[in-house]
Amino acid sequence: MNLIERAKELVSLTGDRATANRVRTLSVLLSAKRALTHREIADQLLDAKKQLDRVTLYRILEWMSKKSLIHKIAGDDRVWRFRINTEIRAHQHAHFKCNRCAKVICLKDSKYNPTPLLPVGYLLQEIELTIKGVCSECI
Amino acid sequence: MNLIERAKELVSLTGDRATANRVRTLSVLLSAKRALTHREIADQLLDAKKQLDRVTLYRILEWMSKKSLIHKIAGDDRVWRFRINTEIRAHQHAHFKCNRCAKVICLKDSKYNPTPLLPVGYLLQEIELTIKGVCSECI
DNA sequence: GCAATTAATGCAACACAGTTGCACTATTAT
DNA sequence: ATAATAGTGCAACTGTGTTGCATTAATTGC
Repeated sequence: MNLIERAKELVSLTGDRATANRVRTLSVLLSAKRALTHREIADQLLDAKKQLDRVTLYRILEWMSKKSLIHKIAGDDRVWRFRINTEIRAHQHAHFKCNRCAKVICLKDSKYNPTPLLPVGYLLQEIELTIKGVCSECI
Repeated sequence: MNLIERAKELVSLTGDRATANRVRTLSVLLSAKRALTHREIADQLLDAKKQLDRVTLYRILEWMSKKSLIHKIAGDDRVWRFRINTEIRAHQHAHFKCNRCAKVICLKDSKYNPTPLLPVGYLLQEIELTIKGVCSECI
């Protein structure tokens, strides 16, 4: 089963329409080894026969986040990055951000077991751990 | 010793000029109980006799970050937040971000002792831990 | 003190990610 | 086939943050 077929299946599983744009976008993220910006995704979609509008891409990415196909990562360059959700990675957010090239990768196996001290009356919903440094390519 | 005097002293310690704008800005952050956005800081400076330009405020905040008087926190709403640096908080970044009102507070005593699994060849520089949830006022 | 240098400020214009409204098109349901 | 619904494209907009440059204020060296 190739990438496009797998993407198509994943999109279909949401119950919503499996449009070509959604499938193409998801297949890009499926093959990405790191979190991509909207820009980077758009660039990879450039070679396709029909160019898709940047707003449409924003909406597709937002839709995919809502459907938990992908997740967003907030960088400190004010740019969202998007990453495919795999079973392993889901809900265990640990990311590495390169201070030189700004690339973001997902760290699996980051065993952060928290119980951090929240003030009384506070509700914990999510823990986001970002390790910053320099990746091997930029060192 | 009042707030303004303390702010003035801290600014002077950097070796650079202790202008009224810098002192005023720092005193706002000194009395803040949470991380503030550029907007929020500007609002608090409104009542002063002479209004300062937003660009100037951006530059003051950038300068203060460089001088380690304050630190920046990247929110996922694409907005920087600024927080005073105290000895305790320096270099131990753990923040709580409310998912409703978007306020950010600094969590002290968050004993995260990491050694997270970075890929080989990666250099670790900083660990940023953000706990998301709902603060007591928004619950 | 007074000029010369240096740093800080204000203004205008810009960059860029992300959003909203609305018309248009394609898809699904009846 | 027609009506209802969902997705797309375009244009215009929002808001944060930045850059360039002229102006003003503060230091420095006489």
